Amino acid sequence: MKLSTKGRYGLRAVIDLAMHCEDKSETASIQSIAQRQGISENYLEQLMRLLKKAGIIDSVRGAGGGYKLSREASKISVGDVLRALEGDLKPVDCQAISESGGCEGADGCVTKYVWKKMNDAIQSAVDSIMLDELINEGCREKETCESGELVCEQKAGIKA
Amino acid sequence: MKLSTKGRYGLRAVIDLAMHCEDKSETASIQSIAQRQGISENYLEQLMRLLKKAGIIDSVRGAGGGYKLSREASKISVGDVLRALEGDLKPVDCQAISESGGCEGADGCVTKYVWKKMNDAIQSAVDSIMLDELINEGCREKETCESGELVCEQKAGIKA
DNA sequence: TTGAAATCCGAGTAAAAAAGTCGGATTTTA
DNA sequence: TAAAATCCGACTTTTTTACTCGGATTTCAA
Repeated sequence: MKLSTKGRYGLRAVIDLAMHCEDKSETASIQSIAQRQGISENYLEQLMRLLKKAGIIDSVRGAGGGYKLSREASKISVGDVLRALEGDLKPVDCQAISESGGCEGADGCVTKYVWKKMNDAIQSAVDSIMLDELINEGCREKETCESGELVCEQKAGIKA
Repeated sequence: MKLSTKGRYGLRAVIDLAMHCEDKSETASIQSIAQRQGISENYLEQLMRLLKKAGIIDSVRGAGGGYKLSREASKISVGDVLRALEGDLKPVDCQAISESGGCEGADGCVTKYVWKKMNDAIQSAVDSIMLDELINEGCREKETCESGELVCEQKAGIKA
């Protein structure tokens, strides 16, 4: 029941992107994001592919190109990002979670009530957080957290 | 972000146990549980070890022995069982989830708000369900679900 | 007292998934 | 035309999962 590095790295990458491309015409390259976030470029490229396929980011090819969010940070939820990277965030593969009728095997029946409740809790948690909230949250913690500070300075640098 | 078979099989095993040892002096053997639930005996034994170590079940050694719940089904939460089998159910290993101070690395800071919210949602979901609720829930679904029916017949058989 | 039925225990193994790598094709700018 | 970037599929390594196994110990019952 752990998120993989796809979800963790990918979410950071998207937030990084949001912070560095606020004016919408700018893009950020894989290289720059990977450097700032300390992630392998080759691996990050895979993640960006997934995010693009899911319609969360857009790309600009060629020299000087890169990526940017496909829409405003306030319109992208953490759930959108994590599901693009991790697949559905369901704790078990169980039809009963989504459908109401389908039930097969001993597993589905006695325990499906659990899986459904867990799933609902997870989905509503991640869907309730928008990227812009995270960015603001990060900045409010400046004084207690060095790396938060770092991120905020970066953001301020772009904004100024 | 999927539960492993440990959590899935183990929860079923515990529910099975609850249904077959209602009078508290009875025990159920690994063999019988494994057969009813369609799980490998050898593997189930591993899971029972974990559940015992966590104080959820008690064992009686020797011929005629087996396992039983260490306390009433209404006093054991799904969270107790799943954590015994899967480890903490935290979506990421992040100190910020439990502690308030500790923060290191870029990951913890911007995204810890997400991990904390996810974690809280998961824990409260699994901690809010007690085993006896599941058993009752399973029985109420008799008409729509064959395997639910099976379970309930088994339970009725023991009770009668 | 002996044998069968059960839990206990540590170690080993095979398969699957995660994490990361690589080589090269294509596109675009300068 | 060279450099900088995305794009793409396939490959490899590492880690985790999902078992399996052999034997030790305990207990009951014949």
